[in-house]
Amino acid sequence: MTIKEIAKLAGVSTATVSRVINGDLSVKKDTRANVEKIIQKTNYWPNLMARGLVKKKTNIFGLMMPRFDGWYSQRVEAILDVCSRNKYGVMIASGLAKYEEEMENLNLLAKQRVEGIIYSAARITPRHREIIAQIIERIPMVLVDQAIDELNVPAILQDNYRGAQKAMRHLLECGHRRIAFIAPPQDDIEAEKRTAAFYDAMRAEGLDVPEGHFQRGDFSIPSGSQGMERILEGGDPTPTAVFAANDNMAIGAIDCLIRRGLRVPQDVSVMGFDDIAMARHFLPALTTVHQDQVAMGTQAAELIIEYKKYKKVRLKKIILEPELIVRDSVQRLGEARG
Amino acid sequence: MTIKEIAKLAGVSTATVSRVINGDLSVKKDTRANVEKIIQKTNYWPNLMARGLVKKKTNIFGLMMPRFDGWYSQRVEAILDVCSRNKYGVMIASGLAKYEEEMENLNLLAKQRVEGIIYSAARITPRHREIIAQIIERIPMVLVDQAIDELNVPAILQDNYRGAQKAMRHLLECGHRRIAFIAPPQDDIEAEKRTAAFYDAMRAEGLDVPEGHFQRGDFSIPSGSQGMERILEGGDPTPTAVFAANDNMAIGAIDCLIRRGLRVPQDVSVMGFDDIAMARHFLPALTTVHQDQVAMGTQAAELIIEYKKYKKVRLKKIILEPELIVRDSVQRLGEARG
DNA sequence: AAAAAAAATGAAAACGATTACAAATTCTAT
DNA sequence: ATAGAATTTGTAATCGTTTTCATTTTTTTT
Repeated sequence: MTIKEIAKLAGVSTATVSRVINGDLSVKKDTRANVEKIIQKTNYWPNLMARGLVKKKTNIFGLMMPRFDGWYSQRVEAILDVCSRNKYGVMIASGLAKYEEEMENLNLLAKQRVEGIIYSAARITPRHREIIAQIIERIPMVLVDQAIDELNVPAILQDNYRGAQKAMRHLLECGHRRIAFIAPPQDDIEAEKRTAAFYDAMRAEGLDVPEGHFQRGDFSIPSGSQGMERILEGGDPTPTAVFAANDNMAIGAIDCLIRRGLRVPQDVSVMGFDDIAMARHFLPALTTVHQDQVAMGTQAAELIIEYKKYKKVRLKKIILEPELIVRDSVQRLGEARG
Repeated sequence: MTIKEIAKLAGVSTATVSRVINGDLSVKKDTRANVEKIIQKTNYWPNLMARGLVKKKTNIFGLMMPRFDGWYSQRVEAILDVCSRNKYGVMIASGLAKYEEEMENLNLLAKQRVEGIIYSAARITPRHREIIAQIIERIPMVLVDQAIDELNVPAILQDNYRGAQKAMRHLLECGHRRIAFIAPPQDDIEAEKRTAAFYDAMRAEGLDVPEGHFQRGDFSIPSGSQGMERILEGGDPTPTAVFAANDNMAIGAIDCLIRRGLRVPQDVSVMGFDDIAMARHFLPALTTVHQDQVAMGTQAAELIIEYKKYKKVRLKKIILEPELIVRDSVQRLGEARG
């Protein structure tokens, strides 16, 4: 079924059919009705490639994610929702492990002529910057989770500093003074703000952090275990609380503590960050900092649609405020419940 | 940059440029070299819509998932991997809650002229069957997780009966005789085979299942808790083991047991199904049945690519064998370790 | 060196829509 | 009834490729 056949069946020109399809109001009422009836009957749907060719539109956005796991699922669905409501398809690519591949996949998206790219980035290296700079010359992009200030690309972030600050405030309010930190990977500039908040909070209380109480992790569960291991083995006094830079590492830390016969939270409190879906179901249920994934996804999609519509965007940086979620893995110091 | 401009720069016709791009070997060596140099220099990439229009190919597959959460993440990435290696883009849609929307989104994919659809289905209703029947007249499809025997659509499944059988065998071998079952939703025909395996195994041992020891769930964590609650409240003797039809419900069940002061696995053993990523990190680490998501994704993608290539497919039903994973949540009856 | 065969190239017609612009039709006001 | 305006419709060019077929160029054979 092509527009030509519809035109023939309706006894009009293709131009008229096209007008009907596109809701042009200069078509007489009964002509329109007739054409619509035939479109209905034949189950015709315009060829989007032909249309795209002349309109120079693919009606597809590209979505680049580090991976498509549970952590991003609500974000992906929010994006999907906004896009399809605006008649955009969503084509995906994933970053996988190595960023060589990530950049290759990003280029692939660009070559597919997507009209815009929503890019959730785990980290931004100089090589990333270079390739992104090239791409945004041709294709609008919005970054999520990271920002590149020297490039003019809008970004959706959460306030990592504020979030970690809230976490630390809670730990301190619960009376903890010996607090260890399992840190994010150093090259994640955004997450590294959690580190800053940790140190600032400790300093503000006049508390010293022994070297062994600061361990790097890579956001994975095993790295949380290892970090905890080293904290305990380092020869420093055992902390009363541990702040992990994300929930996975908090889970790893708890795993390690329990294996060594320590109780959480009675012996050691553990604070997470992210509020992954499992956090509330873990035992003990994780006290953590919540990120609004739906908001991030929705805003990212709306931002790029807004850009397509008006060729510019109101805000180039949207920073969302994370929220402290108090559950069971952090306990007031010295309390003996549980 | 269009093919015309390249042609002009190279001093040849667009036909020749097109031949170079498509690796046609009837182009003289130096002509080819020259054209390629210019393509390189100008960073030209052919317009895929124009190409698609004449070749009648979009080079895009549609991927329909119930949702994009952790459970499907490896499958999605495997699909993505195979597709991009074969120069296909992947456009996504999700089923969300209501299947009205699911079907609408499926139709949307079809209208976007994807060349094939990989459809991971949570359940198949008559309405699904109807719409799928329509779609496969025009677009090849492969189903994952479910099959529709009366329609000629290839499917990738795991052997749910065998998987549940393995789980039951393990429970029985551990000496359990009072085994309760938290069942899948009734309309999931595939998962319901786990129910069959449960009853068959019990019957084979001459064991009776009191009514209260069989509770329906909906695969969610809370429904697992509720099911467990009803099993304990039903007035029947407390089971020594519980088999949950998926890991989420197993986690819910454990949650419930612990809240009521029962220890897992010392007082009650819990068997899951799926082996979600968190299963190994949960406390106690979940004994469960593993599904190979990577294999499912890879095979699904390869199947549809094979179909595109040869217009037919070797196998129309691929059934993968799940594997029992023994961890800590199931214990030999009467053992007192832990 | 000419004829025949093979190889390389180009001209032009698709593919299926949209959209200026022109042409035809209908309506309004005299 | 008719000029002029307003409304509808159609013609044909266009988007950027690929591909058939004809033509030109090169190579081989005699």
